[in-house]
Amino acid sequence: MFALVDCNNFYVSCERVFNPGLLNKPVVVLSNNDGCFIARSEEAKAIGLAMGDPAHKNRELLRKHNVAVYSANFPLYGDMSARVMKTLETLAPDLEIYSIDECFLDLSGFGKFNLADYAAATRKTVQRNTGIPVSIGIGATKTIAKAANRMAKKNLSLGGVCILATKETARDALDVIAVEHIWGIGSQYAALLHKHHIHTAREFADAPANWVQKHLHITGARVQQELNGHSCLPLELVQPRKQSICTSRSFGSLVSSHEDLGYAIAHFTSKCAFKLRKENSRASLLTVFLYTSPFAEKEKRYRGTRTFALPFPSNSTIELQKAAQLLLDSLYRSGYGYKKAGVLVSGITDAKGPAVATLSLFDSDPLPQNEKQAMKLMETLDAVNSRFGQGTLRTASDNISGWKQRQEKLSPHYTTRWSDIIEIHA
DNA sequence: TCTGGGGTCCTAGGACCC
DNA sequence: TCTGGGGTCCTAGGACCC
Repeated sequence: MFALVDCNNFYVSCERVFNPGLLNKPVVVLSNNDGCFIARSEEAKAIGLAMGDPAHKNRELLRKHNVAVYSANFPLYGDMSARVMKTLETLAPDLEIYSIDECFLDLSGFGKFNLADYAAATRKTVQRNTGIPVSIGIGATKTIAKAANRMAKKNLSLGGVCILATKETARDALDVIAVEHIWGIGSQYAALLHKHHIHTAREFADAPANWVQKHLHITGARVQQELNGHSCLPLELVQPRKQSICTSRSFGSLVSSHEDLGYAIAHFTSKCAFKLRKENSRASLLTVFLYTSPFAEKEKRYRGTRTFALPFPSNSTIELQKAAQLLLDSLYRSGYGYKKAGVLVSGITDAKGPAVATLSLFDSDPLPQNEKQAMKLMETLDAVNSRFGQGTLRTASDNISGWKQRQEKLSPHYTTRWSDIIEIHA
């Protein structure tokens, strides 16, 4: 048995914790650059503001309904997420943090308890400890728990909890769930299924398995198995090492100069290097990409992507920045207004083992001479930034002045920045 | 004017090996 | 006329998730 705990309208709920005046009012949170809606309160959904829709196309609705609009404040949401997960850890023996606002709990052996009481108590505890409202779905597989969670959210009379513990209750529930709302069925597969007259989760569960395997491949076949109560997706207790780490941003306004792009790329690279070090990982491949806006006129578009194989896997900001600048030099075309750029590191290995050369046949071990020194330098850099704030100590090439993002409606960093808290009280 | 960011898995096809 | 069987690795592209 699995439970899925999902925070309601998570980013909006985070803003409401620190600003209770937002309760019962329409509230939205925007993506980076204040672009699209990425979270909406129930009141905002009722007005017709759609997930992922650009804010600038909805200005009239926002104004007419006096909607509270916030720029994304990810440090705040990340911190609130950690608080929710920490509370859940005290309530279940094993759990898998699935996303910033979702967590699977292992409820095997909970059969002798009253699941409804347990779920209700869990909701209450999370709300009391963190201020975040959650919904809970319970089922025999992760996919059924997901479906149950959806029903708990949609059907207000359920009080935020839906339990599909038996085969019969699960099958009845599948009758009222459309295929496009099943976890693992996206828009493409949903369109295909509708074309073949499969409209409900129940019809999908009952479809011929070989047809599903053929058209939706192994991942779709697993979804079907799961809907039928056969668990194929176990709880992932340890987070596997990431296979790739990416830092990319759209720019608030177009960036054209090689110099400014260089600053941005250096900044993204240092973020990637930091994430690698935090995971105790090293990367052997580094990719840089530059895009013009996909909404620009055809002749003004350019997309450049290029990958560099490092001689040794590394997590040193300095080593990675050197490679990134070489890539930028080869990718850069003058005369374009760039909208987005990014850095991706891959070929990731454990930082604790010896650094084995990526390409060279002979000089695999020992490490390059300055490696030890570089590691020490990075340790110091991380220590300084951890104490005084990210970006306090950085390379000269890492500079955000030329390509700022738009963040016009940013709430204070209530939980992660002293100066913001002092400001509120003053 | 203004359209996010960060991931994973799977398949197909082309290259190679014996 | 007739042309094997069993693999690996890499990349690009497409699907999905939040």
